[in-house]
Amino acid sequence: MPELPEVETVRRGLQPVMEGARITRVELRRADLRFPFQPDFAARLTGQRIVGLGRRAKFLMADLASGDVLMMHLGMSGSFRIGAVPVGAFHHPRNVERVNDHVVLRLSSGKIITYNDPRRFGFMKIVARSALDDEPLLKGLGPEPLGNAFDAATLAKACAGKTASLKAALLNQHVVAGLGNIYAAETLHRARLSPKRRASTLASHSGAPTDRARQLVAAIRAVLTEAIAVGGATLRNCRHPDGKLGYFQHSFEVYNHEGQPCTTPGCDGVVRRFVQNGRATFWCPKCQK
DNA sequence: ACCTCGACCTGCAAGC
DNA sequence: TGCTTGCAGGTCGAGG
Repeated sequence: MPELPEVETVRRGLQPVMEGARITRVELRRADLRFPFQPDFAARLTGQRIVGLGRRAKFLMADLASGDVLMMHLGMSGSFRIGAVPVGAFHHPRNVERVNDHVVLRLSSGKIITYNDPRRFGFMKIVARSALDDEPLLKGLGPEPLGNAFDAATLAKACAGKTASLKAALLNQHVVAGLGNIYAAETLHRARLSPKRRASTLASHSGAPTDRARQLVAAIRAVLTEAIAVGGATLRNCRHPDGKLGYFQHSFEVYNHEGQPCTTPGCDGVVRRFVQNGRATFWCPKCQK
Protein backbone atom coordinates (compact mmCIF):
# COMPACT_ATOMS: atom_id res chain seq x y z
CA MET A 1 0.00 0.00 0.00
CA PRO A 2 2.54 2.46 -1.03
CA GLU A 3 1.89 6.12 -1.79
CA LEU A 4 1.54 8.88 0.77
CA PRO A 5 -2.20 8.47 1.50
CA GLU A 6 -1.82 4.71 1.93
CA VAL A 7 1.25 5.06 4.14
CA GLU A 8 -0.52 7.69 6.22
CA THR A 9 -3.51 5.36 6.54
CA VAL A 10 -1.22 2.59 7.74
CA ARG A 11 0.37 4.98 10.21
CA ARG A 12 -3.02 5.92 11.64
CA GLY A 13 -3.91 2.27 11.96
CA LEU A 14 -0.70 1.28 13.70
CA GLN A 15 -0.27 4.35 15.91
CA PRO A 16 -2.81 3.49 18.64
CA VAL A 17 -1.44 -0.04 18.87
CA MET A 18 2.25 0.80 18.80
CA GLU A 19 2.49 4.00 20.79
CA GLY A 20 3.29 3.32 24.41
CA ALA A 21 3.78 -0.40 23.86
CA ARG A 22 7.05 -2.21 24.38
CA ILE A 23 8.47 -4.58 21.79
CA THR A 24 8.90 -7.87 23.61
CA ARG A 25 10.02 -10.04 20.72
CA VAL A 26 11.25 -9.57 17.15
CA GLU A 27 11.05 -12.40 14.65
CA LEU A 28 12.81 -12.08 11.31
CA ARG A 29 11.64 -14.82 9.00
CA ARG A 30 14.40 -14.08 6.52
CA ALA A 31 17.71 -12.25 6.51
CA ASP A 32 16.75 -9.52 4.06
CA LEU A 33 13.97 -7.58 2.45
CA ARG A 34 15.24 -5.17 -0.15
CA PHE A 35 18.46 -4.95 1.87
CA PRO A 36 19.85 -7.31 4.50
CA PHE A 37 18.65 -6.43 8.00
CA GLN A 38 21.28 -4.72 10.10
CA PRO A 39 23.15 -7.33 12.18
CA ASP A 40 21.90 -5.79 15.43
CA PHE A 41 18.39 -5.11 14.10
CA ALA A 42 16.43 -7.40 16.43
CA ALA A 43 18.62 -6.61 19.43
CA ARG A 44 18.12 -2.86 19.08
CA LEU A 45 14.34 -3.28 18.96
CA THR A 46 13.78 -5.91 21.60
CA GLY A 47 12.70 -4.49 24.93
CA GLN A 48 12.26 -0.99 23.54
CA ARG A 49 9.21 1.14 24.18
CA ILE A 50 7.68 2.82 21.14
CA VAL A 51 7.06 6.44 22.03
CA GLY A 52 5.61 7.63 18.74
CA LEU A 53 4.83 6.68 15.16
CA GLY A 54 5.34 9.32 12.50
CA ARG A 55 5.67 9.54 8.74
CA ARG A 56 8.09 11.27 6.40
CA ALA A 57 7.37 10.88 2.68
CA LYS A 58 6.58 7.17 2.28
CA PHE A 59 8.56 6.17 5.37
CA LEU A 60 6.99 5.18 8.65
CA MET A 61 9.17 6.34 11.53
CA ALA A 62 8.80 4.66 14.90
CA ASP A 63 10.47 6.57 17.72
CA LEU A 64 11.97 4.32 20.37
CA ALA A 65 12.72 5.20 23.97
CA SER A 66 16.36 4.27 23.34
CA GLY A 67 16.79 7.23 20.99
CA ASP A 68 16.69 5.01 17.92
CA VAL A 69 14.21 5.43 15.09
CA LEU A 70 12.84 2.43 13.20
CA MET A 71 12.37 3.44 9.57
CA MET A 72 9.95 1.29 7.57
CA HIS A 73 9.19 1.46 3.85
CA LEU A 74 6.43 -0.59 2.21
CA GLY A 75 7.94 -0.71 -1.26
CA MET A 76 5.38 -1.87 -3.84
CA SER A 77 3.68 -4.66 -1.95
CA GLY A 78 4.32 -4.23 1.77
CA SER A 79 1.50 -4.33 4.30
CA PHE A 80 1.07 -4.57 8.05
CA ARG A 81 -1.62 -6.38 9.96
CA ILE A 82 -2.48 -6.27 13.60
CA GLY A 83 -3.19 -9.48 15.42
CA ALA A 84 -3.40 -10.53 19.01
CA VAL A 85 -2.10 -13.40 21.07
CA PRO A 86 -4.90 -15.98 20.94
CA VAL A 87 -6.84 -16.36 24.17
CA GLY A 88 -7.81 -19.96 24.85
CA ALA A 89 -8.96 -21.75 21.73
CA PHE A 90 -10.01 -18.58 19.94
CA HIS A 91 -8.17 -17.95 16.71
CA HIS A 92 -8.62 -14.87 14.61
CA PRO A 93 -7.98 -15.05 10.87
CA ARG A 94 -5.48 -12.23 11.09
CA ASN A 95 -3.40 -14.32 13.46
CA VAL A 96 -2.95 -17.08 10.92
CA GLU A 97 0.52 -17.22 9.46
CA ARG A 98 0.71 -16.26 5.83
CA VAL A 99 3.25 -16.70 3.14
CA ASN A 100 5.53 -13.66 2.89
CA ASP A 101 5.17 -12.74 6.56
CA HIS A 102 8.73 -11.52 6.97
CA VAL A 103 8.78 -9.58 10.25
CA VAL A 104 6.72 -10.23 13.38
CA LEU A 105 6.76 -7.79 16.30
CA ARG A 106 5.22 -8.93 19.57
CA LEU A 107 4.16 -6.10 21.86
CA SER A 108 3.79 -5.92 25.63
CA SER A 109 0.06 -5.35 25.12
CA GLY A 110 -0.35 -8.80 23.61
CA LYS A 111 -0.83 -7.35 20.14
CA ILE A 112 1.20 -8.77 17.27
CA ILE A 113 2.26 -6.67 14.31
CA THR A 114 3.17 -8.59 11.18
CA TYR A 115 4.89 -7.17 8.11
CA ASN A 116 4.09 -8.97 4.86
CA ASP A 117 5.79 -8.13 1.58
CA PRO A 118 5.68 -10.54 -1.40
CA ARG A 119 8.01 -8.56 -3.64
CA ARG A 120 10.34 -7.44 -0.86
CA PHE A 121 10.91 -3.97 -2.29
CA GLY A 122 10.23 -2.65 1.20
CA PHE A 123 12.77 -2.48 3.98
CA MET A 124 13.35 -1.61 7.61
CA LYS A 125 16.31 0.23 9.03
CA ILE A 126 17.21 1.52 12.46
CA VAL A 127 18.86 4.92 12.68
CA ALA A 128 19.83 6.92 15.76
CA ARG A 129 17.56 9.95 16.01
CA SER A 130 20.66 12.13 16.31
CA ALA A 131 21.87 10.78 12.95
CA LEU A 132 18.64 11.34 11.01
CA ASP A 133 20.00 14.51 9.43
CA ASP A 134 22.74 12.45 7.81
CA GLU A 135 20.51 9.57 6.78
CA PRO A 136 20.99 9.04 3.02
CA LEU A 137 17.44 7.73 2.56
CA LEU A 138 16.03 11.02 3.85
CA LYS A 139 18.60 13.40 2.49
CA GLY A 140 17.34 15.56 -0.34
CA LEU A 141 13.70 14.58 0.11
CA GLY A 142 11.39 17.34 -1.04
CA PRO A 143 8.76 18.95 1.16
CA GLU A 144 5.73 17.16 2.54
CA PRO A 145 2.93 18.03 0.09
CA LEU A 146 0.45 18.60 2.91
CA GLY A 147 2.87 20.64 4.99
CA ASN A 148 3.28 24.40 5.19
CA ALA A 149 6.63 24.31 3.38
CA PHE A 150 4.98 23.14 0.16
CA ASP A 151 3.66 25.92 -2.04
CA ALA A 152 3.76 27.11 -5.64
CA ALA A 153 7.02 28.98 -5.16
CA THR A 154 8.76 25.92 -3.72
CA LEU A 155 7.44 23.62 -6.43
CA ALA A 156 8.36 26.07 -9.19
CA LYS A 157 11.85 26.45 -7.81
CA ALA A 158 12.33 22.68 -7.65
CA CYS A 159 11.17 22.35 -11.25
CA ALA A 160 12.95 25.37 -12.71
CA GLY A 161 15.31 24.35 -15.48
CA LYS A 162 14.14 20.73 -15.49
CA THR A 163 13.88 19.20 -18.95
CA ALA A 164 12.09 16.17 -17.51
CA SER A 165 8.32 15.82 -17.84
CA LEU A 166 5.91 16.99 -15.17
CA LYS A 167 5.01 13.38 -14.48
CA ALA A 168 8.66 12.46 -13.94
CA ALA A 169 9.10 15.51 -11.72
CA LEU A 170 6.15 14.53 -9.52
CA LEU A 171 7.56 11.02 -9.14
CA ASN A 172 10.92 12.50 -8.14
CA GLN A 173 10.89 12.41 -4.34
CA HIS A 174 13.40 15.26 -4.27
CA VAL A 175 10.86 17.61 -5.86
CA VAL A 176 7.95 16.73 -3.60
CA ALA A 177 7.80 13.76 -1.25
CA GLY A 178 5.15 11.08 -1.23
CA LEU A 179 3.54 11.02 -4.67
CA GLY A 180 3.68 7.82 -6.69
CA ASN A 181 2.35 6.60 -9.99
CA ILE A 182 -1.34 6.84 -9.09
CA TYR A 183 -1.35 10.23 -7.43
CA ALA A 184 0.97 11.76 -10.03
CA ALA A 185 -1.61 10.88 -12.66
CA GLU A 186 -4.60 11.89 -10.57
CA THR A 187 -3.17 15.26 -9.49
CA LEU A 188 -2.09 16.17 -13.03
CA HIS A 189 -5.60 15.42 -14.26
CA ARG A 190 -7.13 17.46 -11.46
CA ALA A 191 -4.84 20.36 -12.41
CA ARG A 192 -5.59 19.90 -16.15
CA LEU A 193 -1.89 19.66 -16.87
CA SER A 194 -0.33 17.28 -19.37
CA PRO A 195 2.01 14.66 -17.92
CA LYS A 196 4.21 15.30 -20.97
CA ARG A 197 4.68 18.99 -20.30
CA ARG A 198 8.17 20.07 -19.32
CA ALA A 199 8.53 20.49 -15.58
CA SER A 200 10.37 23.77 -16.14
CA THR A 201 7.11 25.38 -17.32
CA LEU A 202 5.96 25.62 -13.72
CA ALA A 203 8.38 28.50 -13.35
CA SER A 204 8.66 31.75 -15.28
CA HIS A 205 12.03 32.90 -16.61
CA SER A 206 12.68 34.69 -13.35
CA GLY A 207 11.91 31.50 -11.44
CA ALA A 208 8.60 32.77 -10.10
CA PRO A 209 5.72 30.27 -10.05
CA THR A 210 3.30 30.28 -12.95
CA ASP A 211 -0.44 29.81 -12.53
CA ARG A 212 0.15 26.20 -13.50
CA ALA A 213 2.30 25.73 -10.41
CA ARG A 214 -0.48 27.15 -8.25
CA GLN A 215 -3.05 24.89 -9.87
CA LEU A 216 -0.86 21.86 -9.41
CA VAL A 217 -0.17 22.59 -5.74
CA ALA A 218 -3.88 23.03 -5.09
CA ALA A 219 -4.64 19.77 -6.93
CA ILE A 220 -1.98 17.83 -5.03
CA ARG A 221 -3.25 19.07 -1.67
CA ALA A 222 -6.87 18.37 -2.55
CA VAL A 223 -6.36 14.89 -4.00
CA LEU A 224 -4.11 13.69 -1.19
CA THR A 225 -6.42 15.10 1.46
CA GLU A 226 -9.43 13.42 -0.09
CA ALA A 227 -7.57 10.14 -0.44
CA ILE A 228 -6.45 10.11 3.20
CA ALA A 229 -9.99 10.91 4.31
CA VAL A 230 -11.27 7.66 2.78
CA GLY A 231 -8.37 5.50 3.89
CA GLY A 232 -6.30 5.64 0.71
CA ALA A 233 -6.75 3.28 -2.20
CA THR A 234 -7.03 -0.48 -1.93
CA LEU A 235 -5.63 -2.34 -4.95
CA ARG A 236 -5.11 -6.06 -5.26
CA ASN A 237 -6.84 -6.51 -1.92
CA CYS A 238 -3.99 -5.02 0.14
CA ARG A 239 -5.70 -4.02 3.36
CA HIS A 240 -5.26 -1.69 6.29
CA PRO A 241 -3.53 -3.02 9.40
CA ASP A 242 -6.96 -3.67 10.95
CA GLY A 243 -8.18 -5.49 7.84
CA LYS A 244 -10.38 -2.70 6.52
CA LEU A 245 -10.26 -1.44 2.95
CA GLY A 246 -9.54 1.98 1.49
CA TYR A 247 -11.98 3.53 -0.94
CA PHE A 248 -10.11 6.10 -2.98
CA GLN A 249 -9.80 3.71 -5.95
CA HIS A 250 -13.47 4.50 -6.57
CA SER A 251 -12.50 8.15 -6.95
CA PHE A 252 -9.78 7.59 -9.54
CA GLU A 253 -10.51 9.82 -12.53
CA VAL A 254 -7.83 8.53 -14.89
CA TYR A 255 -5.74 5.81 -13.24
CA ASN A 256 -6.81 2.43 -14.65
CA HIS A 257 -9.53 4.23 -16.64
CA GLU A 258 -8.17 3.78 -20.14
CA GLY A 259 -10.91 4.16 -22.74
CA GLN A 260 -13.40 5.68 -20.33
CA PRO A 261 -14.85 9.16 -20.72
CA CYS A 262 -13.04 12.04 -19.06
CA THR A 263 -14.75 13.22 -15.88
CA THR A 264 -13.76 16.85 -16.25
CA PRO A 265 -16.99 18.91 -16.45
CA GLY A 266 -17.58 19.95 -20.05
CA CYS A 267 -14.80 17.74 -21.43
CA ASP A 268 -15.77 15.03 -23.92
CA GLY A 269 -12.29 13.50 -24.05
CA VAL A 270 -11.36 9.88 -23.45
CA VAL A 271 -8.76 8.67 -20.96
CA ARG A 272 -5.64 7.31 -22.62
CA ARG A 273 -2.75 5.22 -21.37
CA PHE A 274 0.85 5.35 -22.50
CA VAL A 275 4.21 4.35 -21.08
CA GLN A 276 6.33 7.17 -19.77
CA ASN A 277 9.70 6.58 -18.14
CA GLY A 278 8.87 2.91 -18.05
CA ARG A 279 5.60 3.36 -16.19
CA ALA A 280 1.96 3.59 -17.20
CA THR A 281 0.59 7.11 -17.42
CA PHE A 282 -3.16 7.75 -17.66
CA TRP A 283 -4.46 11.11 -18.86
CA CYS A 284 -7.02 12.96 -20.94
CA PRO A 285 -5.30 14.52 -23.96
CA LYS A 286 -8.30 16.80 -24.48
CA CYS A 287 -8.31 18.76 -21.25
CA GLN A 288 -4.81 18.25 -19.89
CA LYS A 289 -2.55 20.79 -21.57
C1' DA B 1 24.18 17.63 -12.68
C1' DC B 2 20.69 15.96 -15.07
C1' DC B 3 17.80 12.18 -17.17
C1' DT B 4 16.37 7.54 -18.57
C1' DC B 5 16.62 2.86 -18.23
C1' DG B 6 17.31 -1.60 -16.22
C1' DA B 7 17.36 -4.22 -12.16
C1' DC B 8 15.50 -5.81 -8.01
C1' DC B 9 11.21 -9.61 -6.69
C1' DT B 10 6.71 -12.22 -6.56
C1' DG B 11 1.97 -13.01 -7.86
C1' DC B 12 -1.89 -12.56 -10.63
C1' DA B 13 -4.65 -12.26 -14.84
C1' DA B 14 -5.04 -12.64 -19.68
C1' DG B 15 -3.97 -14.96 -23.78
C1' DC B 16 -2.69 -18.85 -26.37
C1' DT C 1 -5.61 -27.32 -18.08
C1' DG C 2 -1.03 -25.47 -18.38
C1' DC C 3 2.29 -22.57 -20.16
C1' DT C 4 3.87 -17.88 -21.42
C1' DT C 5 3.60 -13.08 -21.20
C1' DG C 6 2.76 -8.77 -19.31
C1' DC C 7 1.82 -5.99 -15.61
C1' DA C 8 1.83 -4.13 -10.75
C1' DG C 9 1.08 1.57 -5.74
C1' DG C 10 8.99 2.11 -5.58
C1' DT C 11 13.70 3.27 -5.73
C1' DC C 12 18.57 2.98 -6.72
C1' DG C 13 22.63 2.74 -9.50
C1' DA C 14 24.73 2.60 -14.01
C1' DG C 15 25.29 4.82 -18.05
C1' DG C 16 24.26 8.39 -21.63
